[in-house]
Amino acid sequence: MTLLDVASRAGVSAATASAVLSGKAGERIRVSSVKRDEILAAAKALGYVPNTAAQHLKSGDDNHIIAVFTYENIFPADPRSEYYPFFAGIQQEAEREGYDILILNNWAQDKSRSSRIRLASGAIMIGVNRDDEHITSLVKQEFPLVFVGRRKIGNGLPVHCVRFGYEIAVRAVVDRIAPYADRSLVYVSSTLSTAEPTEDKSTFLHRVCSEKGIAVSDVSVADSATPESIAAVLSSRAVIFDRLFIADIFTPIFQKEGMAIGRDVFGAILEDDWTGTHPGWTAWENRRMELGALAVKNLIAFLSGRDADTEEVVLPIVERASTGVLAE
Amino acid sequence: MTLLDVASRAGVSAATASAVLSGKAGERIRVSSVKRDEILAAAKALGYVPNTAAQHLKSGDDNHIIAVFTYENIFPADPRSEYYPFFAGIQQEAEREGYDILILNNWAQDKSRSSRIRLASGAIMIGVNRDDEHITSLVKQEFPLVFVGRRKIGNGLPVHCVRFGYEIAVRAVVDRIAPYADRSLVYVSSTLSTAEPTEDKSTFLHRVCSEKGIAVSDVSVADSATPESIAAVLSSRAVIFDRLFIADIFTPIFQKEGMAIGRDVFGAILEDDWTGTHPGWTAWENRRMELGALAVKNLIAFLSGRDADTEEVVLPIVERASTGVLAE
DNA sequence: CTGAAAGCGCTTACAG
DNA sequence: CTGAAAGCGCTTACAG
Repeated sequence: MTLLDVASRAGVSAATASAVLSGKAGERIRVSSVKRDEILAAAKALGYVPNTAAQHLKSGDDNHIIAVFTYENIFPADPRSEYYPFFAGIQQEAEREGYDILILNNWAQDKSRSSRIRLASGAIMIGVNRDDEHITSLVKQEFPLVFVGRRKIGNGLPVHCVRFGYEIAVRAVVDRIAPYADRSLVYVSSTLSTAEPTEDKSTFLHRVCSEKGIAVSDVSVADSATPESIAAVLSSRAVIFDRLFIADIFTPIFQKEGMAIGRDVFGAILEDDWTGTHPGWTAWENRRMELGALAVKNLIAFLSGRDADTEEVVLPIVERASTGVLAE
Repeated sequence: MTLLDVASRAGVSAATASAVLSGKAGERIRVSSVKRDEILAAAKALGYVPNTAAQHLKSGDDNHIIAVFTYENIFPADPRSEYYPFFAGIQQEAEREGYDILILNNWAQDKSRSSRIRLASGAIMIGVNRDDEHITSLVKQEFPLVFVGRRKIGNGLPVHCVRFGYEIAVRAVVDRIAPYADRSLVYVSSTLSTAEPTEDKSTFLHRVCSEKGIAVSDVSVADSATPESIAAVLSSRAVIFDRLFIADIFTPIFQKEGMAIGRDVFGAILEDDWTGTHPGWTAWENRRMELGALAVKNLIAFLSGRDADTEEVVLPIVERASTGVLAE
């Protein structure tokens, strides 16, 4: 059942049928209402369903498909995946905007599938990137691509990213924590976290503290505490952990010392992926869905030839189910 | 960057470039290794990414995209949706089989989007169907479509469905419950549940009981219990509720009577969508992900010209966190 | 071993 | 107001 079938049944040319069926009659092509009704009737009788791929091939228009892919081995459609909220935000915003979503499965295992991205008008990339020539090619050709998280591609190609507003959030965290110590704090990161968020958060923390005249002691651990790191952490009343799992390493140590969070030690965790409860800690809220949604907003802006309004999602600071000691 | 660009840079025809780039050199077209390397080099230098839509338009091959859509207003990408497990199973199985997924958002609101289904090689439909001419057209034209749940389209068009094996499961439930009563049981359904699962479960329950010589009293309620329905339910030691929400209507009544489930009344619920705990009840396990996965398996079979192995998912019977009274 | 041609289903200038 | 033609990017017979 092609357009030609409909056209010939209605006794018109393909051009006329095309205009009527795609709702463009009246624009550059005008069709009499009699012909129009005949075409519509023929389409209905034949059960004509247009071939959207062919339409798009010719017109080159935005086909209202957004591809989503990931560097992870498994696509994060499972709510237990830490990347799931990004996907959920993407799906929800796409739905709101009338876009469909193409989930590119198994891309990370089979790079030849990167060409499938061109089935969509643009794409969103989730996960920690590895420099990859397939993606670099797409970026070079200015295929509309938005990365979730700050990314660098090739040697500094211009690339669209959306990211969390870490700088403002880190500033708020420091303002909240620093008063409890004496113009100094300890910052604990892990040698296991080397991705872009850690890099950014560290940069911003040092910048903010230097502005405010607060000394920062950097402590680095792998997956467990060393005597040196313990001594450093216990030496300050204000501690900032880069990741939740790092805080979890030190929590038993505070307990052993009889120290309560929010009373004897004041601390923050620069991450939003809370699994249990961590009373008394300061952190920011989880805004992953919002970041996914922002990626879609920006991609749609590019597809429409507009510029993105913003590339940052604000992270509000929260007190985790406090013990009450910290409350002012 | 088209195939022609690559071909001309490599000094060959489009046909040769196509054969090499699509890995079909050697089949009907043989290419010297020198030319092959030149073509590959040109493609790499130019960052050529094939237009998958054009490839598929010409070849008509399975493009390894499965569309998923729903009659619901919101696509069930949210884990809180009762249809989410179907989607999760679909996504997971597609990933395993190397297929991508096109989420057709907002189809239920804008039926004109049904044509977008043809961007995929086949489609899976989630949710309670309404008879719809767009879908009927696709079925008539034998577009590969698999419905999750038993469905009827048009006036009896042949339609592919996957479904739960209700008949066997209902038989097992009856075998489990009936011994506690005297060759009779009460079956409570709701006038609010009229969809295909309720129809099937009721049919199978009556068939099974009639085979076994067990009398069934049918009780129907809307969203609350009536004096008549209460009397009927309390009259039997074996009660089967069609839906969880119906059981929840009667639970307080059992409590008021001081009756414990699994001791004074023996019962089953013919549904798997448990939210809280319902100790002592018999039911079947949630196999929604499996049903979603089966839909994908069958669709892929059709796309490959094979027949589906089975259209049913087995539902194992479980005792809900029993009070222990019922345990043998 | 390789190229020229036709065509997938559609849309968009361009003529009438 | 409507039709004939060209072409989107690709692949597949068909010739050489």
